[in-house]
Amino acid sequence: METPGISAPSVPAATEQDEHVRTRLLNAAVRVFDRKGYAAASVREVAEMAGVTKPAVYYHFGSKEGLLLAILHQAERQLSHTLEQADLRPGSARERIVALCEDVYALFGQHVPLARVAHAVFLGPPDGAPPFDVTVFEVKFRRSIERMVEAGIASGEFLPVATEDVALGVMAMLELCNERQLHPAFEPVGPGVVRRLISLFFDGVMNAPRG
Amino acid sequence: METPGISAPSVPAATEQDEHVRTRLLNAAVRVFDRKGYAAASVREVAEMAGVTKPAVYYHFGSKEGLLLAILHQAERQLSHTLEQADLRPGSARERIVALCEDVYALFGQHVPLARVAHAVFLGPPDGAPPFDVTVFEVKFRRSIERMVEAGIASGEFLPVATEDVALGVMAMLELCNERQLHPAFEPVGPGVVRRLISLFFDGVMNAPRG
DNA sequence: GTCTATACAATGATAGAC
DNA sequence: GTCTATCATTGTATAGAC
Repeated sequence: METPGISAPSVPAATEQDEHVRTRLLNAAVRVFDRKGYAAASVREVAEMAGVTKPAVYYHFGSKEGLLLAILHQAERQLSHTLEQADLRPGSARERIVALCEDVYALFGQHVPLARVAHAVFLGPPDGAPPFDVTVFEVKFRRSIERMVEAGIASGEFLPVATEDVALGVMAMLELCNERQLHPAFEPVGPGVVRRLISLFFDGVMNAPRG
Repeated sequence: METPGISAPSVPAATEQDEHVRTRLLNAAVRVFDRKGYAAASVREVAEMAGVTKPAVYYHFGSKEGLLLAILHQAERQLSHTLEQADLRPGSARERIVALCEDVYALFGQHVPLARVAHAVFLGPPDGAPPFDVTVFEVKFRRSIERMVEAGIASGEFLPVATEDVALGVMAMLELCNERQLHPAFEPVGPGVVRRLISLFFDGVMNAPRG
């Protein structure tokens, strides 16, 4: 499937087959941690799936923990990026909140194994994973929603309800959708569920007559 | 703290110190699985915390998996019991739904370590735990809510909205509250959150003027 | 029923050659 | 940077005494 261009040996092509070992190890670790869980996964299996041997893992990441931490930092960067983009979006408060949730939902859907690993660390046993502040994204996300809600209240778009409860309700809807998107035992929910559920929730918040 | 009654040696007192080995092992396993995670927990640690030795575990439960399955069946029985009670409760649809969610929330709060272990198995890696149909309770719970919603629609208490979406929204609120009750990184939410959040959600569903 | 002692496999991690 | 070979530890599970 590759276009065999004129050979340029001084510029090694970055094909998927010839990725850097670091990247191959990260991708393999996500797959193995996702299937076996971090504690039950073995460094040997990760190395084999990446096509290298065990010492390569310890050379690049120092330990099994270092491998997981690299994965988590990668996830954190992607989430923070999505969050920062949403803060700059124009539109009504309601539409901005829905759009942010749809963005996060889409991001999770594009990186299901990575999201599952991060989710497992977030909810997993305290002793099972290395210390990693998993609440930083939750706090950032809640603050973003709360700012949007406050703007909506100030503009008269929302009723003067409890800002914190509205943020929790929105997060609840998004988390439910993500859970059902990530967990293999659930039948997949349609693409419009996020918008539908949050709209259902908002129709008790909007300061406007129904219809 | 025990009342030293007249000695009755033929009836051994069921003090907490003198529980049956089976029960002590179950309680210890919940604590260890909760802290370390099922995969990382060792049978030796469970046995030591129960005050017995390793072979006692294999005598009573056959294997480490059998120990976990006994724990999960115990949790399943408690949840099914709460669900069956809620189906018989009288009152309006809205109040019955809120009461059911408060019951489940209280049940989780009374058995936090057990709930965390069950939650971890539910969301954990597919290869990490033995096969156990964790969706059975989720389906039962959703059907209960859906029946209540349909009754509310039929009686005119609710607007003719999508029953499935309402059930999902209610479950989302309950799950968020339970997550924050179970996860040590979250500051505890107050006792009225379940009712408050679900009420906030319902105020967009009720077929009645606001106020 | 519960113990001591042990079999046996697998793990995370390292040393040192190349 | 990546390999081969190896170490010390820990895991589940069992055999057999009592």
